[in-house]
Amino acid sequence: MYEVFFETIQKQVSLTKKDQAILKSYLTPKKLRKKQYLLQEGDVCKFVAFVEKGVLRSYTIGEKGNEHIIQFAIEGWLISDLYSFLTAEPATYTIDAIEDCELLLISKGAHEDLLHKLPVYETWIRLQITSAYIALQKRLTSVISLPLEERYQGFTALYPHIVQRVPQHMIASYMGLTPETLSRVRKKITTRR
Amino acid sequence: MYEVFFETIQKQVSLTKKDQAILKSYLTPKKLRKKQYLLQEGDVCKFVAFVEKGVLRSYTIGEKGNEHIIQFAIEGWLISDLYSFLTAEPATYTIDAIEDCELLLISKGAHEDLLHKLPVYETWIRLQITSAYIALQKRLTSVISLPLEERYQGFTALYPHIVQRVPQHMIASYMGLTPETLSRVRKKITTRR
DNA sequence: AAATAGTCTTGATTAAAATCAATGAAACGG
DNA sequence: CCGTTTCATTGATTTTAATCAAGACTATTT
Repeated sequence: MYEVFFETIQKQVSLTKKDQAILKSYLTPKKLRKKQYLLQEGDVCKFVAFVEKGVLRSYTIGEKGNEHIIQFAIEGWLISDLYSFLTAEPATYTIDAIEDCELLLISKGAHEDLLHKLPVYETWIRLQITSAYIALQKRLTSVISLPLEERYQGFTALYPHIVQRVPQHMIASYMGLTPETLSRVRKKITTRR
Repeated sequence: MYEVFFETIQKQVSLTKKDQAILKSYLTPKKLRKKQYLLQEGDVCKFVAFVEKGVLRSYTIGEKGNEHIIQFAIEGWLISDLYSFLTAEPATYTIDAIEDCELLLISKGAHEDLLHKLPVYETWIRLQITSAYIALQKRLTSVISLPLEERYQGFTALYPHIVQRVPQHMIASYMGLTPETLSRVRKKITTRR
């Protein structure tokens, strides 16, 4: 249940046995069935979730009920409504499971304790957020500067595992397109070969 | 020359006199005239720049020479090509001054030393990146989910100081629009009152 | 196995934004 | 001060993507 977690962390910082024990004591395992909510818009987000297994998405819900996907998360990733988590304001995002999931939850209290007690935890979090920031900046760059086809190809090149596991209309939503438009973009790409 | 810097940091972490002296010893002041480059695409980014005074922008340059603005930075903000800074890969962004600027540069070596020597520095950096991440996520959300008018109004509400100091066509670029479209969006908003 | 919900594609039409082109106003440099 | 680059607006046209609508194919449920 904790394999992916410790493996992932140790790619960035090294943990003693003791560190591992402390960390583990702060984690709450949780299973989620496909389509179940982890967080609903309006609730306060009480945790950051580490994905041991499965796929989730976070999204906003527009006025006409249309969903806009902000993030996918697969094994080894963190997902949360970070703003709500840090400020205790109501969440603007909804998070649910695209496949059955196994998660490790880090509560607010756990997060704060760990930041103080475990310097490697702060370092790990810093590195995580840094790479999340860089990835987000690249995504934004491609949204405002690249034509649709390149944007889609960039996405598939970067996240082939997500493309395989997530329905296309969700990828369209992630890219800010309608499913019809994405379908046509794909057609254009494949017929050109 | 260092007032804004220490004031800004102390909003998030507290610094002893000694901390301040150490920090100061690692900073390199630099002045930049309007239109001068701080970083050019293709060069390796050797620093993170703190803005004591002035306005800068980072942007990518498309195939037809069209600029896409990724970020503005005013007093109290950091600006860099973080990916290039951390990996020493060639920068994908260009950074230049929109007004005359006074900057404090943190070199790669300084950054690494400070992370080790000064725990408050790591904490400050973590908090900085966290809020940058949250801001970026909000921006992305508005790009993929809000109609143009609301996007522009959201921007002006959030960054009134930037709107005042930066030409409109740059704001259009930041929003991923042509200047003509932004002009029409603005007209629509004002005539409606 | 049949029914149902979910998914992807395709076509026709409408709506939105980019592009092309021109003008006037403001800011800037010599 | 004048000439020049920069900037913002407006109109006409083209391009692009959204919307509306239908059909086929797949997986899931009963």
